[in-house]
Amino acid sequence: MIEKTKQQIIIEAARDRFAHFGFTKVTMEEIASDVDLGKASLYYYFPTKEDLFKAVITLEQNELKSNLELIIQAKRTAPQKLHEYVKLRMKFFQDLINLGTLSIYSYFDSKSVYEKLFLDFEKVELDLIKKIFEEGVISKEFSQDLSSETAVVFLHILQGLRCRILRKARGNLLAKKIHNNLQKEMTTATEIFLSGIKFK
Amino acid sequence: MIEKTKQQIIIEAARDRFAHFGFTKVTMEEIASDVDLGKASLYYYFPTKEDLFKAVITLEQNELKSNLELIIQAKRTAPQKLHEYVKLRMKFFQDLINLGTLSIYSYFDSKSVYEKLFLDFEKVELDLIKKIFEEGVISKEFSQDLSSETAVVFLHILQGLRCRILRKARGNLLAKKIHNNLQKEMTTATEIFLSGIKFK
DNA sequence: ATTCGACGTTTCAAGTAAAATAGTCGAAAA
DNA sequence: TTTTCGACTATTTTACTTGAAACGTCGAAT
Repeated sequence: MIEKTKQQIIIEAARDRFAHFGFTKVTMEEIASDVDLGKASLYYYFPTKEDLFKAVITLEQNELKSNLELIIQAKRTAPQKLHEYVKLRMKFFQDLINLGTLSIYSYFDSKSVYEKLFLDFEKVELDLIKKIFEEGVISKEFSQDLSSETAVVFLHILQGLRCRILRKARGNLLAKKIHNNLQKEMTTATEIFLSGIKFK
Repeated sequence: MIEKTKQQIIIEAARDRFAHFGFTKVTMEEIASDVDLGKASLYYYFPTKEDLFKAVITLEQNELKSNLELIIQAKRTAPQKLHEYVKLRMKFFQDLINLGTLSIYSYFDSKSVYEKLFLDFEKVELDLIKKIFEEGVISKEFSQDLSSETAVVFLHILQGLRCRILRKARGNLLAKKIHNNLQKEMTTATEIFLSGIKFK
């Protein structure tokens, strides 16, 4: 067991708070007392509250990223990989706290600060999806004239379907029904998409 | 030339105002003076401001609906129809004023009043898309095992792509670039979708 | 049947004062 | 040297007030 750095401890405490209450409803003092430190001590590790927040997001995103990479490395057909990618992505956005609740808050806050983080992550996702597509092209599972724009569109469809739900859900994210439905729609969309780019 | 009823005149004046400034930024007095009436007179025709607003939306939606129906009635292949459907739908949401700006406001207002109107229209759209799909199935242009859920997913993809852009655009709807891009993505998505449901 | 002026009521924006909180700094502890 | 914290400042948020603007009503007039 590797021992955690103080930063990691702080980040995790912050994550738990932010996950529940969102960025604005959490004070640095609360986080500090969670880790038995004075508030001023937090500022020794993180120059601003926002930087701490960013660190939380980055942690979550990295966790997601490494899990998604596992899928790509696995020995599966490209279509299978894509399906699993979609599934895992949903699971993460659903219950792996921060990214899920966050998208709702960033929805309203529209702070350009986080936008950058999410844009960066979009690039990461794009690379992963492109990789699946490229593999599929090489293995002749996918059509040979797949452009990289295809990956963009696919990701945007996933984002769009989620975005659409987010708009409707408004608070009652609890509603399992909604999420089950989203799950289903994403699966269907993926299937049709796969059928559409299949090698003939 | 059929002469317009007073209601129609009022609705059109209201539409012009709402289109520019949105629901909250328009007063009943302004609309009234546009049609040379006292404010109280408006209330003779429309019980509340919201009812007037609803009438505007309904007008716009009906206009869109009848235009979409023209596409379906035309003599084209099913894929062509779907492409044109998507194209026209975009055009309407883009510059046929109210529906476009409105979705942004309803985004934030989240007034459940309008939600119902939009849900109703979703049903209309669904029927139209289903009709295209059914025709395609009969003419053996589309796969025989197309469920009606496929139409739902397709519509939701269109909505989602738009929703996603809306979230990003935030005010600068002017940005032609963004809309061109959206146009492109929707076209690409439609192509892949079509290829995915094609009869084999 | 339609219009309107005058009025009551509600909603909303601007302003403000008090409280909460982000962030600083120098000294102390480890 | 690295880490912690108490006390302080500056900024932001919040809760509240208030006056104007706007919704909606009603009875009289046309």
